[in-house]
Amino acid sequence: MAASTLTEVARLAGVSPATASRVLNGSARKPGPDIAERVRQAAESLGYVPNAQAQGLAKSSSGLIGLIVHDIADPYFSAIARGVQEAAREQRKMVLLATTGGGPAEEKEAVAAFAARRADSIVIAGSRSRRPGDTEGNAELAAELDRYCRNGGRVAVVGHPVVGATAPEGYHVVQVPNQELAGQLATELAKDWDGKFVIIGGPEGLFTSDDRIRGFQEGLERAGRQPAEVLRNSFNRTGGFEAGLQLAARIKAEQSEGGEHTKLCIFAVNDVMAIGAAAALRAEGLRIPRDAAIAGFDDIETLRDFRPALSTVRLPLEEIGRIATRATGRPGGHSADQDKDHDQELEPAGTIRGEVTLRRSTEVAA
Amino acid sequence: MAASTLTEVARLAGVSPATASRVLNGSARKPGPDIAERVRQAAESLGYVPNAQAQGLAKSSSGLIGLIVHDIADPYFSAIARGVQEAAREQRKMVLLATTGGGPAEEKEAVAAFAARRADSIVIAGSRSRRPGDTEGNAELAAELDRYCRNGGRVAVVGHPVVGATAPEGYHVVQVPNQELAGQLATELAKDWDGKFVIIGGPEGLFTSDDRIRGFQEGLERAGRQPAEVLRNSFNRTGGFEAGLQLAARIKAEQSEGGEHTKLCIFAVNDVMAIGAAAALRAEGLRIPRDAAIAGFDDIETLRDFRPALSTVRLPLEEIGRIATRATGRPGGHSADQDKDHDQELEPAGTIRGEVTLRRSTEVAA
DNA sequence: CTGTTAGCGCCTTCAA
DNA sequence: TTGAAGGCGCTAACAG
Repeated sequence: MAASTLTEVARLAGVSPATASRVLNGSARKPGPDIAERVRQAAESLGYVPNAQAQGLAKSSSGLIGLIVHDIADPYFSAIARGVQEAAREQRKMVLLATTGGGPAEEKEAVAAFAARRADSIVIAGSRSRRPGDTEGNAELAAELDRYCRNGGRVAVVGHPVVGATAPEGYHVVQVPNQELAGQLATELAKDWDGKFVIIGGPEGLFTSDDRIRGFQEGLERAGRQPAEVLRNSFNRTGGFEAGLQLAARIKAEQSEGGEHTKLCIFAVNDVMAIGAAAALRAEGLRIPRDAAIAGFDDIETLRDFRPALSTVRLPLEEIGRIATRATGRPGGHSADQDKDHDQELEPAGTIRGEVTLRRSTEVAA
Repeated sequence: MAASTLTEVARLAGVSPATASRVLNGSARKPGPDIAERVRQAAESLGYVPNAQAQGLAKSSSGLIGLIVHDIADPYFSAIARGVQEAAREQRKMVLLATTGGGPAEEKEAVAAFAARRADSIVIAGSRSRRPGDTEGNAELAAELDRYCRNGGRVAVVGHPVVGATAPEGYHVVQVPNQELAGQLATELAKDWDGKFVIIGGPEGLFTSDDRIRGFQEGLERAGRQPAEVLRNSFNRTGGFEAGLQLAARIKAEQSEGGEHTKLCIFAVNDVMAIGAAAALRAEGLRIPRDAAIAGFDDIETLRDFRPALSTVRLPLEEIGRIATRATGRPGGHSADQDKDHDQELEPAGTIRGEVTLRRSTEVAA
C-alpha cells in the first residue's frame, strides 16, 4: 500500500539501487542509455515518487524554505508571500508557511519547527517588536535563530534584525526604508497642508510602526512643523477604525464650534489602518478629503480601488519577498556563471526603494 | 557544525538513544523521572533539535499538509489559507504552500512534490477547470491524486472534485453551493430591478465561474426574467475592469440616446472582478448605483470598506479552509474522545453555508 | 524500565 | 560504468 521505493524500481529494472538512483536523480555520472531507459520505465510503471524525506536525510538538505508571517490573510503579508513563492520556485524549493500572530514566542516555535524540518533557509516577514512583554521571547527567538544559523541555516529578516540576534553568517536583513519614506511623505504633505497632523500608529515597540512614526515626525520638523500627536492602537483595521472614531469626534466638535479651523491631516502607519480610519470618519458622517485628509503606507494592491484613492507610500512588497528569499539562496545554486567578485555579497541583502504616492485622499480641493 | 543528534544527547546523558527518544518525543512508556531529567538537560545544553526528516522516515508520516492555491496574494485564497493554517496548527502540522497559477499541469507538479515530501494530506483550493486545453492536465492531475490517495494520502478539494479523479478513499470534496447561492442572489436582485441583467464571468470551463453563472440564470428564470447576457474575461480584477469598460460604453450610449431606459444590473462572479468593473464604470464617469447596479461574490474582507458597499454573497472562506483541512485529518488524531459513530464520516466533508448580502451597490435609490 | 537490534529510503564513498 | 556497503537520524520491535 505504501509508495514504491527506489529499491523496487531497481529490482524491476534489474539493476542495483545505486544505479537507479543515478538515473532518476541528478548525478555526476550517467549510466548507459539503455540501462537508463529501463530504469525510467520501471519507475514509470511503478508510479515511483522519490521520498524527499529520505533524500533530505541522506543529503542533509531539505529543499524547504520557511516563511514566517503574522497573518497570511493580511494583504501585506500575502503580497510578500507571493514574492517568496516566486523566488522559491526559481530555486526549486518549496515554501513552508508559519503564521504566528506576531508574538516572538510563536516565532521562536516556528523557527524551531523549521530547523527541525531542516529548512534550508528561513524568511521572517513580520515586524520586530521591543515591547516590554516581548523581551524574553525576543531573546529566545534570537537564540533559536543563532543556533539555526550556526547549524548552517540561512535567514533573511524583512525590516529590522531580530533584537539580540548575533548570528555570524547567513543572517541577512532586507532593509526597508520606512523612516526615510515616512519622512518624505510628511514633507510632501506639509507642502499642501497648513493644519495639524495626527498619526495613527501601532502599539509602541513595533519597529515598523515606530520607524514610520519617527520618520514622519522628522519630516514634519524639516518642514518647520510642530510634531504630530500620536494615537496608538492595534496594528490592523480595527486599530485604525477606533482611532478614526476618536478623531471624528474631535473633528466634529471643532466644526460645530464654528470659528476658523484648519483641516486635520491623518497619517496612519499602514494602509489597512488608514482604511479603517477612513471608514470610521465616514461612519461619523465626515468626508475625505473634505473634512480631513488621510494617508497610509504600503500601497496594498487590493486597496487601490478604494475611493477616495489613498495617498500612501508604495512598497514593492512582492519584490521584498523575492529579494529576501534570494538572499538566502546558496551562491552558485543554480545560476550558470558565478561572479568571483564577492563585493556584492557584503552589501545588505538588497536595497528596497519605495515611493511616495499622493492621491485623492490628501488633495486640498474642498 | 551540523546540528546535534539524538545519539549525542543520549551519550551525554549516559543512556541509550532509544531512551532519549522516549523522553524527548512522545512515547507510551515514560522513563524514570531522574533519567528523563538528565536527558532533557543534555538536550538543552546541546541545543538539540529533533530531525523531523528522520522522524518522518522512521514513522512514515511527515506532519505536513500541502496547500495548493492559484495565487496566495489573492484575498480569496489567502483567506482560505488562514483557515488551513489554523486547522493545521490544531493538528500540530505544518503547511506546505504551492502556488500554481491555476493550471492543472502545475497542480499536478505540486501534488507530486507533496507526495514526494510525504505530506499527510493535501488541500486543493483553486477552481477546477474543464477547458479544452486542460483535459490532458486534468487527467494527469487526477492520476497523480489517485496514486497519492492509494498510497495513503488524504485529499480535500474545495468546490468541485478534480475531473476524472476516481480516488477510492481519503478523497473529500468540500461542497460550496455556488450555484444555489448565485440563484438566491439573482432572486433577491430581481425583486428590486426591472431592467436587464448582465453577468461578468470568468473563462468558460472554470467550474466556480460556470456554476455561479448558471445559478444566477436559474434564479432569473425563477423570477420570470430573461436570461442575462454573459461577458467572459479573465477571472481577476483586470477581467472585471475590461468587461466594465465595455458595459460603460454601452450604458453611456444608451443614456445619450435619451428616451427611457432601465438601469443595468451587473453580476460579477467574484468580488475582485466586481471591483474591477466598478472601477471601470467610475473611470468612465458613471456612478454606482445611480447609473448601474453591481454585485459580486465571496464577500472579501479587505473589500468591505469599498464604497459603494458591494452587494455580494458571503462565503465563510476561512471556515472553508478549516473544514477542508480537518476533513483530511486522521480520525482520532488528537481529540480526546473518539466517537464510535462513524456516520458522520460518510457525509460530505462539510456543508458550507453562504449568505446573500445586499448592500449599497445594488440599492434602487437614485 | 532500559538497552539492543533492525530497519525507514536514499545517497555516496569505495571496489570491482 | 556498475554494484556492494555503510550511514544519514530516528523509531519500533524485541530482549533483558
